[in-house]
Amino acid sequence: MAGKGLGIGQVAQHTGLSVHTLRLYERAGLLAGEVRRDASGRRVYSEWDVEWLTNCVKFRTSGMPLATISRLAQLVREGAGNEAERLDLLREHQHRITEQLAHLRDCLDLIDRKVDSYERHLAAGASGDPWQQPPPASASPGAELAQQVGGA
Amino acid sequence: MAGKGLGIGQVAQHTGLSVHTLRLYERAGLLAGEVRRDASGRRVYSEWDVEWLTNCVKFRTSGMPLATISRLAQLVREGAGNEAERLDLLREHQHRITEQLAHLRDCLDLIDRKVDSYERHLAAGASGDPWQQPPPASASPGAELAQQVGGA
DNA sequence: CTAGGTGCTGGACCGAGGTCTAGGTCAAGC
DNA sequence: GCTTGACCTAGACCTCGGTCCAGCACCTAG
Repeated sequence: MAGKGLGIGQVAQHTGLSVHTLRLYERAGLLAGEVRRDASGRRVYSEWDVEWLTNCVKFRTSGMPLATISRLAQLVREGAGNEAERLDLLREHQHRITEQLAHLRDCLDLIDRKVDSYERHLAAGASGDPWQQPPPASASPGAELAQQVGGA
Repeated sequence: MAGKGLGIGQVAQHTGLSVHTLRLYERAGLLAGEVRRDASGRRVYSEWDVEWLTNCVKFRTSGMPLATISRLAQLVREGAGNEAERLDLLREHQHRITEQLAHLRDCLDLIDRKVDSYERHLAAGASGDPWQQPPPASASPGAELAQQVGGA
């Protein structure tokens, strides 16, 4: 309803970016479609701009570099005819997110196991330090303590 | 079998970090447990060190800042008694990973939809540009074209 | 003896992404 | 008229994580 044009401050609130960052993004060419200006030179963002920015934020926070977003924006700015290249960029990012997801799950797994181990450790009253290096057994090569280091 | 002590180069290969980065990590205090040195001052990493580093890499690549890893390393270095704080750090990170996973899934969702839309668009021979701003309808405030912008 | 390989240190440098400052314009409200 | 607040620009600055360099030490092989 409100409609037609938000100021940079409003857009900042809306997107979670700072006004600084909004201007940075503009300079960096992340915006598909020129931002209009009012009579006195202030930015006026359309609904569409805000939607675009919202997407940018998602791209960004999922690891797409500014340069890539900028490229994508450029393609969109140039209009129809380059959809294949846009698709390429998107698919590439899609792929990287998928990998990242797998990687994070893997890391989470490790953390989960550590957390678990510490929880059990604490619940059971301290005994041996889980996750401790083999104590400074200075002289002895000590293979006898390499038990649960990785598994703790 | 190989056992007892790897050089920095080997550890680099093993962990995927550069030797530069390994030294950086050491300076930054990421290593729980002093790295031993051989007679001529070269680092000698134990199996345990390498395992620790491997974990560090996972922490790092899942977004834990060096400072936090360093803190954790410090706690481990200080030995038993601070398990609760270690657990805190781990749980915090666990939480952030979980959030990050959710966030990434959300972003992936967006990307998936875009990719989909472009695929259909391309398969069907170009018609309208999905994901295009309302064309420069200069004079008309034009609410009539705000259809599938976000959903494209 | 000399070279090649590997390592050491300290410090400079880099790129990415943000953040902040200085100095100014403009419009509304008292 | 004056203040306040939102905005403008250009450019400096910051953090983080990492890379690279110079200059040196050491070891081993030819």
